[in-house]
Amino acid sequence: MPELPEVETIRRELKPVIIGRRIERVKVLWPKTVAPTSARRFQTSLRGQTVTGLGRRAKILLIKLANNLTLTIHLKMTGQLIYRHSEYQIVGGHPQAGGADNLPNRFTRLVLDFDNRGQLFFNDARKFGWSRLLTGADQAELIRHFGPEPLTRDFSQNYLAQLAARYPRRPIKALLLDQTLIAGLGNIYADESCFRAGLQPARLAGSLKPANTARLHQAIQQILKLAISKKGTSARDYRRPNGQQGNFADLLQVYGRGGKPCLVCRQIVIKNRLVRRGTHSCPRCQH
DNA sequence: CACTTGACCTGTCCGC
DNA sequence: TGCGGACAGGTCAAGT
Repeated sequence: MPELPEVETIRRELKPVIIGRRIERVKVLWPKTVAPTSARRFQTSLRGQTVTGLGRRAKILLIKLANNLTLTIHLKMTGQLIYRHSEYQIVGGHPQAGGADNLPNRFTRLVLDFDNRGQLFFNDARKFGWSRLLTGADQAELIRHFGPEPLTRDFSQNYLAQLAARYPRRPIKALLLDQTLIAGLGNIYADESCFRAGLQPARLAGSLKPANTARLHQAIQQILKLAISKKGTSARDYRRPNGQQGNFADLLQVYGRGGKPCLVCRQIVIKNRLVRRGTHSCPRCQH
């Protein structure tokens, strides 16, 4: 489930290999991936464009083009972006990873061919992911739609405290997952942030004291920075552009550890459902 | 307005 | 071996 650290890793690793490259050919293998634009219109709009930069907003990758359009990609749950070139090392092993098997495979929805014979494959087993070409006005709207980026100054202790005060009856996990309030957290990092902050995900935001919001703020930033430094979490399908897994899964404290002993206190980690998500927490470390 | 549910999708795993 | 069902969760539209 690519969240902020995964998309940021993809952005950083893809940037040096596709920046300055011209898109020579676009193959749309699953038209719904580029809907509502038709596959043909998508292809003709993209062909011949040169990549001038790579950005990210929340969980969306922004591929900036020379004509001031931006190609946006959302990987949702199972999306992958795999880059291949004869001089770019690929590591395989996973059936969806674009490693040992040939690409495109049965999960490939979109392929971009570059002028240096490099290829970018957008694979997505569940077809939730999408790619759209945005004009300047559309970009501005996309930027506005999301809350502050949690690793910038816009996301301050004070901002988080104000959020909690504004939504006192919502569980803190609901606030963390709301993209219009905070951009880029998903299920994994919401649970991990709550654990690091010593707070139950179900705890109502209105019950947080200033020390709690301060600790939660710090936990979110520390977890995201650490996850980026480890190139993200390959819980299932996520892969880096070279096919390798991220390394943060080894450092998860509660996510995916329901029924296992807490790594801090040995109490059994509880898994239940909260805001329709599998939610993991330690009954002893979190209050 | 605040909050919840359904829909979009399919691979994987489990019990029978 | 095959099959039904549960489960995974990001996001938006629709419902309460």
